[in-house]
Formats: sequence, C-alpha cells, structure tokens
Amino acid sequence: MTTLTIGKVAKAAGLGVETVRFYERQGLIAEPARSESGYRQYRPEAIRRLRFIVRAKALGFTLQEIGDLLDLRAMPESGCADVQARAEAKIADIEERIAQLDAMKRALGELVVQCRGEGPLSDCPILDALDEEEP
Amino acid sequence: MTTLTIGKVAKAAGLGVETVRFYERQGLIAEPARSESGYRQYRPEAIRRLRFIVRAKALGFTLQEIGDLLDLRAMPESGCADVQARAEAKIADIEERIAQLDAMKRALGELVVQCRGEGPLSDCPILDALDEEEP
DNA sequence: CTTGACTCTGTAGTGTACTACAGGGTTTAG
DNA sequence: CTAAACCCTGTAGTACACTACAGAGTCAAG
Repeated sequence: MTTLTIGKVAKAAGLGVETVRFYERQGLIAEPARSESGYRQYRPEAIRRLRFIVRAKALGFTLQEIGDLLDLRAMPESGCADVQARAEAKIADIEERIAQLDAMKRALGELVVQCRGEGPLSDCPILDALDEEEP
Repeated sequence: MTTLTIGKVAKAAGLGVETVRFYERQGLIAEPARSESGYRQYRPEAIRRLRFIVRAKALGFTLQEIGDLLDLRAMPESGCADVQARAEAKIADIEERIAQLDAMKRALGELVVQCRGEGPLSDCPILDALDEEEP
C-alpha cells in the first residue's frame, strides 16, 4: 500500500509542510506511522482529513472548533443534531460579527458624509467626532 | 495646575493602567512629565486623547491606524481630505470583511437546511460536505 | 505610624494560526 | 556519485492588543 510523505499530503491539501506538522501538534490529525529513517508516512485518507480542516476553516470555524467537530465524528453516540447545533451556533457567531462591523461602517459613513473633504484639519468633523468631550 | 496619576486617567478613559502604559510604549500618547518620585503626571488633555483612541478603536481602526491619524493631526500641512480618505479606506476594509463573513454564513446556512437534525452522523450532510472528495 | 492602595521598570505570557529558522539526516534525479 | 530537494526536531518569531507578574518604591487615610 502506498504511503505519502508530508510534502505530498501538504501539497494535496493546499497547505505548507510546517502547517501540517502544526496541525499534528494541535491534535487535529493523528500522528502517522514513521519510516525507518523517521519520515512521516501518511495514508491517503490523511489528505481527506486535511481538506476537511481547510474547508471548515473557510466556513469560519476555529481550529479548536474543528477539533471538536472531528472528535464528535469519532464518537458513535453523537448524532447529526450535535453537528447541526454547532453549525447554527457558528452562524449566530458570524451574524454577531457582521452586526458589529455594520455598526462600525454606519458610524464611519455618517462621519464621512459630514466631511466635505476640503479645508484644514481644524474643521474636520471626523476628527472632531473622535475628539468630543461627550460621546 | 492639577495633574493626574495614571490610575485616574486610565479610569477616566475606561482603560486599565497597563493599557495606558502600553499605549505610551506604542507612541500613541506622549510621555508625560514625572513627579520627583517618578510617577507619571498627566494633564487633563491626556484623557481626551485616550478617549480618542478608544472611540477610533470602536470604529475598527487598528492602533497603527490610530497612530497615523494622530500624527496626521499634528501635521499642519495635512487637510481634512486625508482624514476622509482614511475613513473611506476603512469603510471599504470593513465592507470586505462583511462580505467574507456573509459568504461563510450563506454556505453554512445551506448546509444546515439540508440537515434534518436527526439520525446518525453517517448521514450528516454537514460533515459530508466537509468531507467530499471534490469540493 | 502603619497598612493598604497606588506607582515604577522590565520582562514574559495570552490567544490565534501559523511561519521561519538552525542544524542536522535522507532520498532521488541526472 | 553528487547535488538538489526533501525530511527531521526544537525553538523562536510574526501580528495584534493587551495582560500579568516580580520586586521594589511611594502616597494617603485612619
């Protein structure tokens, strides 16, 4: 059976070699078998697992959460509902961050429209707003 | 004339003492005068400057950007347009982050609706999606 | 006068997710 | 056979914005 070196699996997953080792240290992937010379020998499934991590990251999960998700998958008594709950919690999380950013954007936008973009700084409504005694 | 200890200005600005010293090290606030015993002696304007920093942070500016903004204010040849441009760049920045989060949210949302939230993990469309051979 | 709250410097740790060496050994292509 | 390209461990550095000491000195209230 074929085994792969760390460079191969890293490339296949779109990661750097250092990152794969980092994920191993973080417990996200199992420690693979070793060759006589100490080289890591991965089975092809390792690529699948790394890609899982990459995709989950793209969906906004932290490495910690991805680890939880992977652990969950290994537990026979856990069900689909557990995963769904985590996905929903993450959505709520993302929504909150969006709301925060949106509030920032609106506040900044209001300042920008008040600013004609000319004249000296002493008249700048943006700096004035940041500088006010009472917010 | 009254001067304030670091504890007073920190409290007035809603920050911790360590944070104020940190901002000083970062060059965001000037080094204040010292008492004979070496205590920092702040003038009341320091509170205003710290509040400026706090508000700008709330608007999503990084400490680096806030430093630039404060430097800008100190330059007589800079104008309102410079500040406006920075504010607009920050808005664009925030919009990009929102778009990213929104894409994540939609992708996750699609997975969640496919999931009935029941049954074993082996049938979970969320995990399946993360696990697919071809993304 | 004592006790507790404050202040000082300097360094190191936190969390997140890597990334980059140094200083080796191993494998593979030409 | 050799040189490039790979792999190993372990440690340290990056960015961001703090936060937490240690160990010492100072100030204010009772």
